[in-house]
Amino acid sequence: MSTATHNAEALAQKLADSGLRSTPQREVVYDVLLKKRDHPTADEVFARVKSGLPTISLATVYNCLETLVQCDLVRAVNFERSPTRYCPNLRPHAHFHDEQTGKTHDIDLPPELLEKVSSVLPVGYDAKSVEIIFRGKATKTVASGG
Amino acid sequence: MSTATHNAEALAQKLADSGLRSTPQREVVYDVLLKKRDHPTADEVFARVKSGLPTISLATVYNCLETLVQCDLVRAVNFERSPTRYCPNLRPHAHFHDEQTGKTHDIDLPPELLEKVSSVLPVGYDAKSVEIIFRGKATKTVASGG
DNA sequence: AGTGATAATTAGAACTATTCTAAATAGAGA
DNA sequence: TCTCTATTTAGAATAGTTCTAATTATCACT
Repeated sequence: MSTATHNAEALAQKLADSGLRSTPQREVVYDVLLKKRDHPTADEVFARVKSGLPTISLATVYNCLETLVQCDLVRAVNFERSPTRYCPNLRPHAHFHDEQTGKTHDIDLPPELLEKVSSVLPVGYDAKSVEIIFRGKATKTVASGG
Repeated sequence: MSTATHNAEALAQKLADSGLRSTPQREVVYDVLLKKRDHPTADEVFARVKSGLPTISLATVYNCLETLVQCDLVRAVNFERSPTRYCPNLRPHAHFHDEQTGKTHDIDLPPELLEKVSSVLPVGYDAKSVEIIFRGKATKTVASGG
């Protein structure tokens, strides 16, 4: 079984869990995110997806991305008011936003850290998610893309 | 000395440090932020400021808010793609975004936590700031505003 | 295979927060 | 007072995203 097939089946399963259908558009959008994990914007996803599916529309790309976010297969990431970026990394991680290059790097988090952070919440605050964003500059970093 | 005067002088000082002038618009915008710390949007600040300075323009409100952010007197806060909110709290704190009410709460952070969080960064990542955002629901919370 | 109901996609218009532009005003220093 | 620059202003422009209405695809059932 190819990786793409594997992804497609995992995707189909997750979609079905939410009562949604698997479609070529959703599959290709998801594949694009998995293939190059550089936190692309919707426009960038649109450009990449077109090579496999030339007739897809930008609206559909937005729809698919939103769907993937709903299914918890993808995280939407926002820095200030710049375009939303999409991240298929499901492990607990923070984002490091390099202000010089504009690139975003995933920073894996030790399992206990999010717990520790959440423990600062006073009684009465029930957090469903915690997001950690670093801003600064990354020097001589290797691979992992932006 | 009144509180407003005190704020105005602190503001004038901070502005001067950046080579900027103190103006009625900047003072009133800053006062509005200090007076009701409910993380207002630019539009909301605009509405509040108008009662003291009826001829101020929205562009000026944006300009003043940007200036205050540059001077490190105010933090700009973004949740997803909703309008930027402004926060004059200078202590180290996280934001809790209540998804039911849309309100934002400041969560004070113990001094060592940001350090601990930053320590997860691999060599080569130089963070200038760390932002922590919680999302969820806040039950029966008192005071402190939205 | 055919049919009806529903889901998904599409193109383009619309929306909204924000920034830009160019002109007017204000304030500091000579 | 004069001049220089900073600031403010109204309105136009921009950009990312969402909405609308029509089309197309897919499913369940026959």
